[in-house]
Amino acid sequence: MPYLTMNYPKLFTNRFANAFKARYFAIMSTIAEVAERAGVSKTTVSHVINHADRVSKSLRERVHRAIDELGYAPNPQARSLRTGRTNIIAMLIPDIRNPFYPELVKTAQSELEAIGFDMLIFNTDVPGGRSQDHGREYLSQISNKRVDGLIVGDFALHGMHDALLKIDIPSVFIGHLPNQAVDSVKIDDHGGGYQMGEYLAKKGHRRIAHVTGPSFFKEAMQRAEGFEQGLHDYGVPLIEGMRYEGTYLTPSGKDAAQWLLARHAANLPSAVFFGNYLMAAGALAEFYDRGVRVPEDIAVAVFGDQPQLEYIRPKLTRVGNSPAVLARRATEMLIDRLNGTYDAEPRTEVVPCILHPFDTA
Amino acid sequence: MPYLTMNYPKLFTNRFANAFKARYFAIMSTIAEVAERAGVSKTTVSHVINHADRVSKSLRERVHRAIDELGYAPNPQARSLRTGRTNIIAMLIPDIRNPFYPELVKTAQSELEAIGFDMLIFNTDVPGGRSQDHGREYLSQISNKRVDGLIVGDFALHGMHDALLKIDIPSVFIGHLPNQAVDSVKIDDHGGGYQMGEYLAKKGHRRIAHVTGPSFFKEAMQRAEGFEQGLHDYGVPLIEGMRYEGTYLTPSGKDAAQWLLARHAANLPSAVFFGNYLMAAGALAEFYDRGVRVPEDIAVAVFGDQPQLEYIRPKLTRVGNSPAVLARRATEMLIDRLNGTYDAEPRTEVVPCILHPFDTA
DNA sequence: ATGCAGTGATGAAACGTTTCATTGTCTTAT
DNA sequence: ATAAGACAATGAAACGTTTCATCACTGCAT
Repeated sequence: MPYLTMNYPKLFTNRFANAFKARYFAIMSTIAEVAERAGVSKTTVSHVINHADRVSKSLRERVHRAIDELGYAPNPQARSLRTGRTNIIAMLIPDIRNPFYPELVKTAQSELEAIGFDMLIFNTDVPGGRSQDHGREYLSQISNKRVDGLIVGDFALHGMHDALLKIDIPSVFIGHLPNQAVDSVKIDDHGGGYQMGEYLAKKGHRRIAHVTGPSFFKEAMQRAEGFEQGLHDYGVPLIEGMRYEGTYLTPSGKDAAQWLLARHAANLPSAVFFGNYLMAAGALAEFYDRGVRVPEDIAVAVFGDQPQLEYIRPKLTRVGNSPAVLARRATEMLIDRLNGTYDAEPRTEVVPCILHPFDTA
Repeated sequence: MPYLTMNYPKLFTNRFANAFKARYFAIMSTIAEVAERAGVSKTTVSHVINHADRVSKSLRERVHRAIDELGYAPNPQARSLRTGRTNIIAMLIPDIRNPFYPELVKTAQSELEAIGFDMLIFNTDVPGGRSQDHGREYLSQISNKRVDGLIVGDFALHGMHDALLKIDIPSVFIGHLPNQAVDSVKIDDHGGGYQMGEYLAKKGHRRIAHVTGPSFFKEAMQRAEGFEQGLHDYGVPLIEGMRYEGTYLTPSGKDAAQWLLARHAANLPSAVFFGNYLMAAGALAEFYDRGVRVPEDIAVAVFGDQPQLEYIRPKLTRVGNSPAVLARRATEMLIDRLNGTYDAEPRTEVVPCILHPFDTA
């Protein structure tokens, strides 16, 4: 378990306790020095910084001059200790290498940075497979870090949503949150699936395979149900043995393609719908390697939309919405909590999906 | 300039100064409560946590029991205020959405997390184009945030390397750092380019185009020079008008492809080498859209290697090394600085490149 | 003249730690 | 028997802020 100091809650040891402080000491001026230079009290300096209106114009200018001359900047730790606020937001995601997240992170970070928050990012995925427990573990540790707020990216908790019930800081969950423990924004999984079902049906496809996310993710099932509903409503009968449950990760897309080619070798479906991009990518690679042409031999559609798909060829027919949209709304909701603009029951918002027909279906 | 509160160094205003603290107050126990419960002094509790050997076994156990019962965890801000250490490392990168960086970030983060450091990530790229200044700006702000160390990802400073000269905390630069201001790890740009030149020459290519990064990046030029040297050493003459200077970003790869198809419409080069993956991706999309087949019509090779390339088809012939390797070495060097294992002159390390021939060349 | 409200400035306390210097006790060497 | 260490435990100071309560002063209405 190299990814997390598992016994941290008990041990808190400073590994480098005395090693380095002697060497690097940034000489920073304090509020006291500023006060002395400006010939005022520390209180006045503090007021200039935090409540400018409480101090007269002349003193304010003197203080500002002293601040500039000394290159003073407040010590954030001292400030945090006193105020109880850190100006740090934590973000929990499963793995930044999953192409869904960079966009999500970047957007949230830009928004938060603009109003003075820094961002701590935690990747909950660990190689060993004990990721579920890790989500919990992280969450409990995050309280100890005293951040001001928390954004939990989808799947970071690996389905352990109850862990959010114990959270005591403003939090927003991005994704489907069954227990409504905190505010959340989700994409319209059912609606997106439905749109794609309708689209493929109208395109004339009749034998359609379907690679879903893990069945213990409610949203994966909503995508699937929406999709099948869409097919059904537009006259496509459901056929047994056309559904494959994947993991949402790339290798499982490859597996799905192999399954498809083995199971339906004699009579390949005319189209296949993937629950997310990573699985589609894995499958496309496998199709390519096996000489299966897309869309000539099989049409491919995918749930999800990310800017990097713009340069993937053939262009994937897809339904979804940008992670940026989710992130933007999530930070808004978080800010509402932080400044008290909203303080009622946790709310859930749903972002609509947009269907983009491109080359592959 | 929504990405950064430009006047922060002067104003430090707490926007939500009084709004939210009343609402959310995590009730956390303090060291004093633990001390009282265990019937010892605060000092003893502190020693149990930080210098376990200084306290007797019996008391140590009493204290641990009290800690468990109260669910105590030390307040990191108070601790930082006293010790001057924050246990936070900052990482500066241009844009997490560039596929080079997620791997870099994740690796560094895992390594640092294992020894108790959190990570603050800053993206220096801003849409408006004033990114150079932003790199500087960020750097100066980072000192004010009192982090313990800093990892600067390549291009985060957009070439303004002199800004590192003023940094007074342990830092490692990932990439080519001409001024040796701090420790650095770089990839063997010249050697990698050379290998690819040699490879393409041996493959029999004679008319070879070449899309480089911006000429003001020393490393982009090293790749180019290495490449041309490799070609030359293996008997390929340099031809005028075969070199295109790109930006390292995707759209410029597209531009390069258009340039190639226009400039050499009559007689397309048999191969083209791209200075990084993003440009290759842009070009491949353009080739696809224009019906140019790879590698039949033109072979494509690229500098760089990232895990996500594993699932890209056709598989790109490439030379480079994983960002994880760079990140791992960078964190090691940083840790050496932090605990004083190394405290001599800044050192520069070079990571070798590995050439992988795949489908495209 | 007296009281009262408002404005501007300040001293002191508090946030929760770590660490320095001190004290007391127990061993061991003289 | 006593001095000298080693060992355990502690009180108090310090880190750099913000904020509470206080105070002095001015102007205005009584």
